[in-house]
Amino acid sequence: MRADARENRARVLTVARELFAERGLDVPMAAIARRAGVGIATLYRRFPTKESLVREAFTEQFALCQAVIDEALTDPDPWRGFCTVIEKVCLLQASDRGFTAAFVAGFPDLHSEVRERTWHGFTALAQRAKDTGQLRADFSPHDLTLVLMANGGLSGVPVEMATAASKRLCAYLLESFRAGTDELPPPVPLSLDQVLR
Amino acid sequence: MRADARENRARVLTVARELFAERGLDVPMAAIARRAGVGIATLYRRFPTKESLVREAFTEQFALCQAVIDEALTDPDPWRGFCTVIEKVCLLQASDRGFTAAFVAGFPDLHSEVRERTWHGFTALAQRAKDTGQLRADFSPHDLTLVLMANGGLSGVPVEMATAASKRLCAYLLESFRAGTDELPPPVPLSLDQVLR
DNA sequence: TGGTAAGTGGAGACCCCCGTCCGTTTGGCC
DNA sequence: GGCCAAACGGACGGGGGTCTCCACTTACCA
Repeated sequence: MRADARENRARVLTVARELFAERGLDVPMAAIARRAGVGIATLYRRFPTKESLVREAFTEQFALCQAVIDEALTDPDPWRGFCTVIEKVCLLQASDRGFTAAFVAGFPDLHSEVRERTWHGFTALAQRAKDTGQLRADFSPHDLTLVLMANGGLSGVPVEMATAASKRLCAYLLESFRAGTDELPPPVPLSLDQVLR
Repeated sequence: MRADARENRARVLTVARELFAERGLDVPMAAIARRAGVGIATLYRRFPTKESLVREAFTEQFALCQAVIDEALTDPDPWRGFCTVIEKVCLLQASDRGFTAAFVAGFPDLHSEVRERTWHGFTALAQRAKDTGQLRADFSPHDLTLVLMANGGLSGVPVEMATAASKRLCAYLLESFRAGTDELPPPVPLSLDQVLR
């Protein structure tokens, strides 16, 4: 690949990440191209479809999620690890307006690679936190999806507000997750497959 | 208004409510017209703009919200009233995919009539529940908006799943709202004005 | 320094949606 | 039954989105 082409590609990706973060996934491709200082055709040469651009732009974020879970698994205190995961992932999601949409839009392809591992890791973490009696016994791993979806509902307001709201929501939820006693409705099997219709 | 016209209008409204509920607000006007068995022009004669159709279709739901709060205010147990409000409104929202969008889209006009009253009623209810010591002191009325936004994030999955998820989310949140002790991040002034950008 | 393949940009094809125009049909009163 | 305003429906204009085609430009190597 030629040098100028490589640089253009990188700039497009950067701009795409910025715009997706601040305005969501429905920014027109033309807007991305304009702000990156390239023509539309250039953009489409590097990313044959909008979906491919989205996926590429967010793989970094997904990897970050993975890293958060991996790191939490090394925490000697499972409950602290659990809280960290919820808080960090939610904050990641709240500070990037396109994140949730990219998550559900880009996931079908990242099937085996990230998804399985993330899910497995989180399930293990939750189990450990239950074993130490800090996480309530009726917590379901599906509740992670519940939290993610709920937290995703906070997008749409300006970012600072969304992150502040996310913090408060997480605090509320984590307080409930901590070994509570009251009866709860049954967990909803909100696996990602079902979220994707 | 002629008899057939009146009937057509009613059918359009019914169909619109159905479609908005199951597919969200972005169903094309043509789809509504087709399913109602009328031409597009007929639809536009009764509802000059899509927004007017949306508003008309959802006034019923908004009135229901108002009724829920009014009724809760008569409950001798403020905490029970508080819980009922949250649960019912969330369920209303979860069972209708267009509800949230209609809420933010149609509200600017319903300014004084419904909004002020709803907000005032809920604030009063929350204060009473605090006074009896059942609702945590650091609960903010803005947390209602937080709950609504979070709950709105659950839309997008099939309705039965969304309602089940909503129940579980509400149960978690209400458990936290009940006189807790842990420190919480400050409330976010998520008034509806700000949600509307 | 010149040739060439890789790179580029903008016009436009295609599609979907909102809202309008106008010729045709129909309900309901005399 | 006949008249006419009210009601109707489909074709169409306008706008905005994704993606393609093609004539032009430019980096890079011999």
